[in-house]
Amino acid sequence: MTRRAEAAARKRDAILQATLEAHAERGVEKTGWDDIASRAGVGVGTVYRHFPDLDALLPACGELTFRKLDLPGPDIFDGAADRAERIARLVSALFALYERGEPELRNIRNERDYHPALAEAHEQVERRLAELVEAAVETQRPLVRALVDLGMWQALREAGVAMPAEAMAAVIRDAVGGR
Amino acid sequence: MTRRAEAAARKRDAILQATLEAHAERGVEKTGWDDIASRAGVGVGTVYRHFPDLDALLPACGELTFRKLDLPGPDIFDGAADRAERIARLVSALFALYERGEPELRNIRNERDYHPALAEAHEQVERRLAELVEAAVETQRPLVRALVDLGMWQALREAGVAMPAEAMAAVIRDAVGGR
DNA sequence: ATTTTAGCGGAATAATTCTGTCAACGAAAT
DNA sequence: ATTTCGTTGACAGAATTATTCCGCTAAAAT
Repeated sequence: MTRRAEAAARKRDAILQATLEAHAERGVEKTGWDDIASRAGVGVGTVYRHFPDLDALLPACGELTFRKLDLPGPDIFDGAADRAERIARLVSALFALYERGEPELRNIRNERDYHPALAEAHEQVERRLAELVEAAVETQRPLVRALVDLGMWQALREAGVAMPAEAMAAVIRDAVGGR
Repeated sequence: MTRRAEAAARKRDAILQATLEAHAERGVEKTGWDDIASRAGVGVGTVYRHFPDLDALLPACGELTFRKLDLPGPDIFDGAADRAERIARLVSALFALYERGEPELRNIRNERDYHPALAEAHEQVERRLAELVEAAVETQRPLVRALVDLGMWQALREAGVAMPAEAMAAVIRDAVGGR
């Protein structure tokens, strides 16, 4: 790789990084090109050179974001002895996910109508969550799905619940368990 | 009241109604004066005559909105035999509230930083919710507060849970109950 | 060494959108 | 008949955002 191409690639990275930062801070829709450029320490023209429009920029962001989110897969249940343990792992994996990617997930959900790239990201996340819930419990799936939703996590956080994962795992165990 | 003043008052109402409609549909921040005027079937100038700026318009909207929301008060617990019944009443009152005022409550929450009127509305709602939760249960209050949050209700709805109020009341009973 | 070229910067321009004003109008009040 | 008042909607002004364009620099090619 030539020296020039390296420099360009570095700028490209800086631009993407700046975009993710802006998105997390002010939302996707309200992030403008100038905003991105100044955060990246780069001219607007450079941003356009690397990403001519949103159809180029947003998918690139999406890729990076998914790498960061690292959505948990069904393997989180590997070796789980019983349902209680699967529930504990489900909640802990998802709450950790929310912890590390709240702004991104919030944007994907709230601005999914803004651009196809966001809509697709949203579907991808939803599909994965449904999978996990299905693998974790045999009954009360919609209820469990709601209890491990991002909205629930946000509510727990806002309410200042201590040890939210443990608390929620207990709640779900009861909900699924008897009755 | 003169005939002219009546007509003016009717227009004022139409404007407020149109504003609430626009807010519910597109959010507060994205609602412009032209938007309001055309929805109300009125000239922009007329909107400005009745409400010179947001500081006049939003509080007027707030009053109407609170009348519509009709926040439940502690009297919902009157005559409740035991904790289980208080929980049932809490959930049913709040979920009914969410049912009739989801867009408004969502806006109050999401756009609370946009204008003091919204910030105040948000605090008012929060205070009332805290009161109700406090009156309903003696332990696990943060957890219960989260479980009856708007975000929880939205998650339940999105997940397609049948009889959400009953389901959530059961969950809360278990969470507060034993252990 | 000289020329060519790729990438860059950012001022300039274009497009859009929103806010707020105003002169003219007509119906109601006097 | 005259005055008053609410209304209208075109319009000016301001702000924000998108997009282009051209000169510049330093790397690459010759």
